[in-house]
Amino acid sequence: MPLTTIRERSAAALAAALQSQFDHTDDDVSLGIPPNREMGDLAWPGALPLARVFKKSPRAIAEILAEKTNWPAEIDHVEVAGPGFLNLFLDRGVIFRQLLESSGTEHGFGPKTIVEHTNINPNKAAHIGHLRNSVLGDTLVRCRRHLGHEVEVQNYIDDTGVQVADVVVGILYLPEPDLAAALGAETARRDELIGHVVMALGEDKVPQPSTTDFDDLCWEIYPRVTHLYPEDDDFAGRRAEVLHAVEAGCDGMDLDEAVFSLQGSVISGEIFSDRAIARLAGAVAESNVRCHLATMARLGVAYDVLPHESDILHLGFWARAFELLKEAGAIRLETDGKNSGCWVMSLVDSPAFADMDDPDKILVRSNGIVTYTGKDIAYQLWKLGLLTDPDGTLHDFGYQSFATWEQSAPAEPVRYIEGRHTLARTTSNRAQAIPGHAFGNGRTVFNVIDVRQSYPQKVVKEAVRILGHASAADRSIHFAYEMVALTPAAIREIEKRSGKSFGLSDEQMAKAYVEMSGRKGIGVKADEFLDILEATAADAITERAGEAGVPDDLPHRARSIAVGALRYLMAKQSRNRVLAFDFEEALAFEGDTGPYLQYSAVRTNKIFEKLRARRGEGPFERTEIPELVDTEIPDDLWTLILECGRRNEIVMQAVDNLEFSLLAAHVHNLAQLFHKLYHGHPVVPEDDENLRRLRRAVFTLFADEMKIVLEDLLGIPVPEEM
RNA sequence: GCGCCGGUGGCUCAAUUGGAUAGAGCACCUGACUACGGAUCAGGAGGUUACAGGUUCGAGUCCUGUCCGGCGCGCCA
Repeated sequence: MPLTTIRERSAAALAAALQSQFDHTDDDVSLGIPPNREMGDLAWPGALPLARVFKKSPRAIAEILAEKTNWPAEIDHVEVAGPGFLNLFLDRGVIFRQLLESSGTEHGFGPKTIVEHTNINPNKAAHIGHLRNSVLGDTLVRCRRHLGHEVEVQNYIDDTGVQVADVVVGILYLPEPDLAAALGAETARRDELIGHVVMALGEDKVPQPSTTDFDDLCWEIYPRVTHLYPEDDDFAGRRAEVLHAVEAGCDGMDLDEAVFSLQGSVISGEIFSDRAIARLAGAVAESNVRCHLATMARLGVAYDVLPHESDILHLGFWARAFELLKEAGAIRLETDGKNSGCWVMSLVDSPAFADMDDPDKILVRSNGIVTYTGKDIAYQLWKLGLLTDPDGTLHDFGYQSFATWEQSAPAEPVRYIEGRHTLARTTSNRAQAIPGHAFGNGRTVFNVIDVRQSYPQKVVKEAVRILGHASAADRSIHFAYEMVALTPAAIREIEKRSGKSFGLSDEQMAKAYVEMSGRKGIGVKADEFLDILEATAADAITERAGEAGVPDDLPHRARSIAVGALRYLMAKQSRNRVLAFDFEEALAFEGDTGPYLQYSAVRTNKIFEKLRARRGEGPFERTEIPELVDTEIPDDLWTLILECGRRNEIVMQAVDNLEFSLLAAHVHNLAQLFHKLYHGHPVVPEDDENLRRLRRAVFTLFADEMKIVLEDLLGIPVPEEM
């Protein structure tokens, strides 16, 4: 983009003038943007702090620099303003032509970045908290790809944890009436209920998203299980049994065989086979994963690889990491004290943990079982390409294709059909591979996980450092964001919709927000909310269509608006602020919302449509640039033009700070500038050919820019009409 | 107790990371084209940026302290 380079060149010229005029070296000269367009296009406040150094007034310093600096050709003139700001004015015609010339994106490929996001426990439906994770993660992926990085997207599947086990406990041991109620089944015979569950698992593919999928059944089962644990010791004991069976694995057992075995055990009263339990758990996890993929596909979110925890266990990732940690002297076996019998990593020398009471982190329990953090260290080392075997090769997974997918446009839904993109999953057989695909071994790794995971994330990062990989530790980045909670109004709304009560106290309902909890079943399911959004959008479209009637492509338009509203809502809020979810706010389509942005782009489509019909002219073509005569570009048009040129600067800033509210604010500003111009600068009725051409050119630039920022970067579709 | 994050008009949020007059949206009030769609626009009202000190040409932003709210600090995952 020309603007970034003009800024850099101007700054360099200024630094050179500082050197020649004042013998002053400053290698951090940078230009800002004045608060007001009349003040100029770029500004340098640097004369103010130099006043004392040079014993001259800041204005005098700025005057000299304005005069003596060898400004780039694109700078039209320079002014000194206020207490000593140096304001630069660009040559509008030159910049405008450069922007019209430049193509949208520039791709070169830098070192591989890994972004891990979504990571939903595969034991229940996704809720809106997970959407924040996926939207932020996916936006990061899009922005880094836009900046020319190769990005690999990982969605980690915790398929062997207690949470999956809990659902299996529910299926096998919940009292039959409870289970029947959770499943909404007629029968109360467990063998038939198991059959019911297996039917709901679905076929071996990513389903069409709905609110009656397998993950929705689990959403009902899971809270009933956790609710019963404290009340029934026998039942609670089943958890350890199931977990144990899951860890032992199913040894390749067929699902039908497992179901037959489980049902047989119910009828005969025998105990369940461990292998059958493990097989069922695997099927539960995988079915949930497919449901989650379907949910995220609605938002245009896709992945490259699904690393499975079971494969990390079976392929000895931890065992290898354990050896590396021992070799490096990073961990020690405690022989006495409260951690006796545990392998611990001492963090006492790490500044990040300086003021902790107990700076030791247990990685292996006294019973010999690795902790979650231990596994995570092994996984992180693999992601960074640092999990090496003794012979120097990388310790790796086996891989196979999980699905293939297609996307008709950058912000359209992902379709899991025969497609040219492959979604891989890890396997426990290292001999398996997908030709042409390699995973892991990234230079920079982003872990998108909410802020509550900060402590374990810090431990993982520190382990990488202690192993002697300081720079890799610096490139292990925890992309932390605050949780999504529910306003009391939202809680009441869900209770009303579902006819259930969460039984929250008056005290809890008096707070600003209530934390969601899959364990308690408190939450707004992602698919359910997307359905509500789409229905609301469809109503709005129908209402506005009036006599024209319902358009043929209503579902597509409604989906676009729903996705736009949701993704913008998630992107615009700064990440370290709790998102207190409120239906009324989330369903708003006017004001500072996604649809407002989309509408600005739709309006440009309409202009060009009418223009073609009445005057035979379409969007501005690059070949017309020579015909743009040197008419004065008025301030308001110029402001929009200039903002259109700031994309890369904003994207870089957003990526550096992991703060997409900056990008959201920028695109909102663009749309707002356009909407204001829209009324004062008509195109179709304008008879002055030069003026019309200028406006066509500006609005074409704007439309192209919106398409890139909304669709490519934010994943917000731009519909033809709405 | 220790640590991290937040506190900005009635409400929800921004603020180019130390720059010029603290900006948007919602809600409220007054208005707008028989020109490209009113999911829009023009205008009005609404602020001691929680509080108290400090740093400097300049502080919502940095430092110290206080108050309020949230989260984290497991041989859980």
